[in-house]
Amino acid sequence: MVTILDVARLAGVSKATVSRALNGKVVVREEVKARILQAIAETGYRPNQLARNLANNKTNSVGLVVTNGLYNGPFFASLTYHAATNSEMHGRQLVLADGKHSAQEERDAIDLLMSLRCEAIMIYPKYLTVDELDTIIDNSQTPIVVINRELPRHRNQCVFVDHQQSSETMMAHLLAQGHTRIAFVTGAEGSPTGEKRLAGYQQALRRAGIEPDPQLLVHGAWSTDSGYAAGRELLARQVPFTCILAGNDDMAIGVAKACLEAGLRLPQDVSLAGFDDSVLGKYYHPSLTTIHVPMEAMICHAIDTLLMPGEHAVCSHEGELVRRESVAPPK
Amino acid sequence: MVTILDVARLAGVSKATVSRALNGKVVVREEVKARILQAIAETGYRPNQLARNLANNKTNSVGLVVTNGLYNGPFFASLTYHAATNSEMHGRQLVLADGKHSAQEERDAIDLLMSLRCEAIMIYPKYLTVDELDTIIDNSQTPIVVINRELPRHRNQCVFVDHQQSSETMMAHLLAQGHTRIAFVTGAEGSPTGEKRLAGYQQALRRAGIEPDPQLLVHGAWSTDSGYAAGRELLARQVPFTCILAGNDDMAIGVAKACLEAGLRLPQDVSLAGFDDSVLGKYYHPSLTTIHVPMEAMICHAIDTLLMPGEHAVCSHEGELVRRESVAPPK
DNA sequence: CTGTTAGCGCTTTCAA
DNA sequence: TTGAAAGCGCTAACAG
Repeated sequence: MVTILDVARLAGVSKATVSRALNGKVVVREEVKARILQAIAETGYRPNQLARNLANNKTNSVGLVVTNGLYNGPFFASLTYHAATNSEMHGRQLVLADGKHSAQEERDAIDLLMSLRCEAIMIYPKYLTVDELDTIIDNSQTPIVVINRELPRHRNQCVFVDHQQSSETMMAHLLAQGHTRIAFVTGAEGSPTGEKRLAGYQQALRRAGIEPDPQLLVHGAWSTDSGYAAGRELLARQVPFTCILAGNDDMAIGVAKACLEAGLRLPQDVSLAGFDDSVLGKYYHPSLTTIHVPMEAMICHAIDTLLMPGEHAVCSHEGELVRRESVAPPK
Repeated sequence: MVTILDVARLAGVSKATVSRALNGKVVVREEVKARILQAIAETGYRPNQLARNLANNKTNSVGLVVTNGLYNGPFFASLTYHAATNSEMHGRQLVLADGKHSAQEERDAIDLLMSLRCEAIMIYPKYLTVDELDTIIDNSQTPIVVINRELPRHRNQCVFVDHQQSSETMMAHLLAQGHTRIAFVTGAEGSPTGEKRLAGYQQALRRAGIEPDPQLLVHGAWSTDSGYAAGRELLARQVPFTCILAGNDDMAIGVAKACLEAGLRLPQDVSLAGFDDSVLGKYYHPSLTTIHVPMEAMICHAIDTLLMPGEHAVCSHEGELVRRESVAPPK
């Protein structure tokens, strides 16, 4: 391995001068600089970022903790994509750490990123509770921001969308179309996001003077497969409904498959809607009415919060209704 | 920041002993060890991986270079997912670097990962040519493996699937169903993957005694949008065909939209197939016949190659035909 | 403008 | 089994 010392010797200068020539903070005589560049070219020298980072005590990297289970699916793609792109825009590398299957492992992932001395850490939690996250943030020396979870005690360390509000917006649209028998497919058990969406559904129903019918509630687990199973279960119950709202787009697509197999036409026989505005839904036939989650804005916000000084007031983002073909008035 | 020295002092031992207690390579008296652990707990000490890496001259990380343009889409998700999961299985962190929009930027991304002293680097190239990749590998001190590109000169530094063979397999299926007028939607211009799939299409046709009709060739760019546009263009040509093979599933979904809008039914009026076995296609209605690309096996293979010693013979993987509902015999 | 001299926090000989 | 000391490769005062 060729080091800065080799370059220095070859160029007939000191390590410090090579360092200065490379970092450009201090002026180095042109002629000397040329000699150094020449030596670098000859030796094929490549600065050791590790040593540099240690000397500077900073790494130019930001960490992202996500959980395995979220990895597949378009949602993860969008999250990682924007995280990577935005990090690079700030000149930082993105380091991934898997939260695996438990709160402890999510904690370990954070710890790991801290040992790596990431400048900042983003976490899209799955198992850690709000209390646990609060504690972690309290004890953390490095900036942390939590994505998709509201932390009342740490308004500046979280960005999220108001899922209940989004759900109510969606329901308002569905009710306005004339639907009253609306089924709901829940997300995975214990998911705050799922609970908020369900709460919005029930809230909107009650506000419209309709008591939620337990017969119209089926349980899913976010995946398309689970949506398909939920759809079949709902149909098997033989209760009347004119519309199905699924906890996310993936499940909505699964539900659609179940409906189509049962000979139902979308949206003539049954309307269908989801959440997340995934690519899937956009090109599905019929295209899927959904709620757009502003992932890019959220990540952008998160990274700005982490890397830029000062206050960043709004931590709550709004979901936006995307009307498409899968919802029509009931017959 | 609390360092190993703070812990040592508090425990009344030397830095070296703390280090040994932590790394477990050398035996430390139990009683002393307990005191050290105690001190660590009290101080909240967290080893600095940076310093550790520098001292050991290794980082326990593997780098992945992918290009921005590939980021969105389920393909990227699958790639990153398996890369991250497999890296972690080998106890390594995954570091992402964006190849951006040019060969030079892909090169820069590799350089960056090298400066970071990643133990190994995976690259899913978009702009770099085989020659350029060969050169990079020749000059590289750190292990590199190229994904989805065949490098005849570096059979042990590449993993790929035989796209032409896959395409021929797909065509054999289509022809066997009785289709003879089969349209093809190409991938983005200049993409080796796209070219291989096109070559397979033409090859299979000729072998069946059918001269490829330029009227049945339309150009796409991998995205669903481009597939939609290609579909519309094809329909506008008013030439007869009974089947469309798209360069990937995303485009196939776009093509489907164009067909459905034109009042065509799938697969009764026109059969449709793609490549990649994306989630999209699996739950589309009708579900999409496609070629499964063994991403997991490839990444697994790539990481094994990088991290384990010894030979890993096969670098070529086989795509697998997935028959589903979107292909039926012509009327 | 440039060289010298200390570190950054940890690991690892080499002695004891 | 443990401590002292010498690095890992680079940056950053401090002189000159």
